Amino acid sequence: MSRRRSKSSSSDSVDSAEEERRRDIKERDEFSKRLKEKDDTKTRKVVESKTNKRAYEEAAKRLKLQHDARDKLIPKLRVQSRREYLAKRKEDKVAELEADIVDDEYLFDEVKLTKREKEEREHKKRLLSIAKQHEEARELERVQRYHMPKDMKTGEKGEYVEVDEREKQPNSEQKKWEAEQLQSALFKFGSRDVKPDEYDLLLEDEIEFVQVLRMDGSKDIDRKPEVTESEKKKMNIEETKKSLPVYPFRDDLIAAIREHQVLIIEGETGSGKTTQIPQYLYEAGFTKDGKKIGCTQPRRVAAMSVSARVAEEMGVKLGNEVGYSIRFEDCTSERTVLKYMTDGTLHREFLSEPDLGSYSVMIIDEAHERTLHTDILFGLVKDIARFRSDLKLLISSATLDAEKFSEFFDDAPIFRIPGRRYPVDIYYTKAPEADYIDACVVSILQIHATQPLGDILVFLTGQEEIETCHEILQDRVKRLGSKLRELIILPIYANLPSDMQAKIFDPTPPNARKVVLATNIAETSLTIDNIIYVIDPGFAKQNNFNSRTGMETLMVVPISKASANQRAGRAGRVAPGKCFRLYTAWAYKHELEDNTVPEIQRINLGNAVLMLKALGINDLLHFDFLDPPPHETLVLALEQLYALGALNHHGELTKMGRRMAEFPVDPMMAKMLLASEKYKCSEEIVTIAAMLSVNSAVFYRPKDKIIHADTARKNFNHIHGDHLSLLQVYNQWCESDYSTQWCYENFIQYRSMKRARDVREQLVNLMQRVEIDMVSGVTESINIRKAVTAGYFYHIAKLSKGGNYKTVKHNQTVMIHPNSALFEELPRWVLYHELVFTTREFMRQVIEIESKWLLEVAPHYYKPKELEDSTNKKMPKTVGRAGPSDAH
DNA sequence: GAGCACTGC
Repeated sequence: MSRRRSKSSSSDSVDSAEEERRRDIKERDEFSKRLKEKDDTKTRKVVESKTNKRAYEEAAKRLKLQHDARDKLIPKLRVQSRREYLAKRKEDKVAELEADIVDDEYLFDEVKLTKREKEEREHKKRLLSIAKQHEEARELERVQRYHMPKDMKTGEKGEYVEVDEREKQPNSEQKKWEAEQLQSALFKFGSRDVKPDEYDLLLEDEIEFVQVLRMDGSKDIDRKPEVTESEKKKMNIEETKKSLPVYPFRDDLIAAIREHQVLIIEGETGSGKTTQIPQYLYEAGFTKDGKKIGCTQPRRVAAMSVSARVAEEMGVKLGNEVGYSIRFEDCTSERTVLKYMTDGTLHREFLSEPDLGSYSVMIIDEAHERTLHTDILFGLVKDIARFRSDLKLLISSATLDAEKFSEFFDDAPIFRIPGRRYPVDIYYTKAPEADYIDACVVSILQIHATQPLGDILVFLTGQEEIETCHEILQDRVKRLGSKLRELIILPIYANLPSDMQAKIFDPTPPNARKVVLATNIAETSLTIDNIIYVIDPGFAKQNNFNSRTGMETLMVVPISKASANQRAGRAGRVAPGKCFRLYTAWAYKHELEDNTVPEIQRINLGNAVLMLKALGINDLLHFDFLDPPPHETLVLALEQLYALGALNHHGELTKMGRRMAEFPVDPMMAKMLLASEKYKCSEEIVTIAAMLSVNSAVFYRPKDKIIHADTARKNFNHIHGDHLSLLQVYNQWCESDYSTQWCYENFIQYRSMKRARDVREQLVNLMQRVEIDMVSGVTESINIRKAVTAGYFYHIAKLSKGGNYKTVKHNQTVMIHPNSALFEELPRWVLYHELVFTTREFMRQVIEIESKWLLEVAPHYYKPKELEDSTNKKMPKTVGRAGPSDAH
């Protein structure tokens, strides 16, 4: 390990430091060579390992339709108190936002802000003003509720009519005001107290929508579609292929690809581009020289299902000529010529094959989604194309973005392929809705009462909102009794157990209507058939990383226009549809951004930067990004890598850094894994790393058994902190022989544990790959905690006089998360896994450490003086330890 | 005393 003494000033030590650097670089290159040799000798066979099987089953579960009996839905629970809670939370959020802006302006007013920071502040201000408008609107609650016209029809192909234009008609304001007054007067006398079986209940609460535009489909709905569903089933594969919109373009497309090295393909969903283009290329001989055609997808399920379809069309066994490669599962062989993979997998492949030498064509599909991986791939493939003139690049995207991609790839030509979609009518509300949950419920009932059969999809921001909406809706439906047809309410979000997720795919019984309450998962990740109506409140939860404080925030923000249109498009997959937006046309036009901020500008880039360094890209600040990440985020990542010893003082990758890059984890975690050998606890640390990777989704808290769940959780609490609690959970699950029953009894999410097991297996393999021995045998937790500290010495907080914690690096006030085992302990020094801002600044996953360890594991980073304890007294609050900890 | 959108390696 190379450690530079900061005091070295004599020429002797300068020389020896220089010598050490050269030696390290030499060792690093030898190490890389060994890795390469390992890769070359490894023969890839089509085998289904145990891990593969588990991963496959999990994914298959999601794909398959399940026909379990429908459970009776969540019991009605404290509806009123929850709504009050939500209202309060909203108020709190607004107050916080306000305080945030004041703080920001106070703290950084003198500082020269970057353009981005200014934008961020402006953005916050705008959010605040929107929130306040909503608050004001709420005071007039019910006032702006109108009636949905009974005869609301699809309407003609509409020109764009501004709502405010309509309001300019004579007396419209006056009439509106009168109508509102009348409404509110009616309400006061009104039917809140009316018996449930009054049909008026429905009408009283209605929202008026205005249709402003129609999103054109590409299907001619007046004529009968050329191919009906039942006819389709009868068609053989060849005929189906010929019926796809991409088919007539086959020859032109091949010619264009031959002529240009980079081609942007603009094609809507349903054009068949993902399945057909690789086959065309194969038939045209692009794989004749022993090279492959690669195609990346942002999602695992897509890579699997598309490759399965293509294998079927080509009449080959999946994994032979056609295969896929995703994490935990490589289903390819030496015969594979068409390879589908996730974008992250290709990103990883760059480490062992930086020139993509085995590919003749690389297709980056769904580029408009702008995932972190595709964004980095853009820069990498653009670079490769310069010296590999035989490599063809296809960038495939939905509409709108194609020009931007073309520009980035030196004005590459754009090839347009039509899609197959039905038109969707877009409706807006006339006035902003204060409480969009309530507005959703009202809209659902309106649609149910007045519109022809067809399923409804509602976009909400999270589990909590979905549960609230579900309860309110169910309650209302119950009160309406048999006045209406059956309404089947189904929630869907990523953390919902898979068997409950599968229910959304059950066919709707005749004469009933299904309403699916979904998070953003339904925007791209899964497709539900027979959706005719979409309700879009216009919000989503978004993660943001602040590199100034190293903190993540998850907050509800307005969606972008692109996202709104994606949501609307979900209504037009099987028939002409309707989308009800719970915001005004004016808000759509003036308040929504055109595009969602790409991921690369919103997240911590530690791992991505290390990876690029490992690929030999030294000048990251000038890397060719389609949209560059904030300068500060890159600087922070580089700083951390230097502190972790992954980069030397020349900014070059060290041997340590080269090893760290092999792990698909954050650099701090990679460092922790590597340090574990020294502290004789690699088995334990690998488990901890795997458990930390499954994103705090280990403990399950069903609403009706919160007390039991919390008691169960406390039984795992370890006296020295959460990392060790997680270790206990995993080890006990292991002892139960990976039992589902055990998980159920202990309120542990089985799916998360299964995932942790997969991750662990992968990490163990990688440890061997980077030549680290798996050692174990520590009896107490000190060594384990020291190993964690060796990776996370950046994340230290110290208890200050007021009973608050301050981070050592930023002197920022933070708290231990109430779910932590150390919540009531308050040790003097703690190490945290992550800092998140929800309602306050919280440290999540915390362990107790001793300050002297910091000098041991990071002497280059800490000075003894910083770590002196001025008071040696214990803090007064350590009266008793919470719960039966220290079980092991 | 909180309350974790969604992917991916």
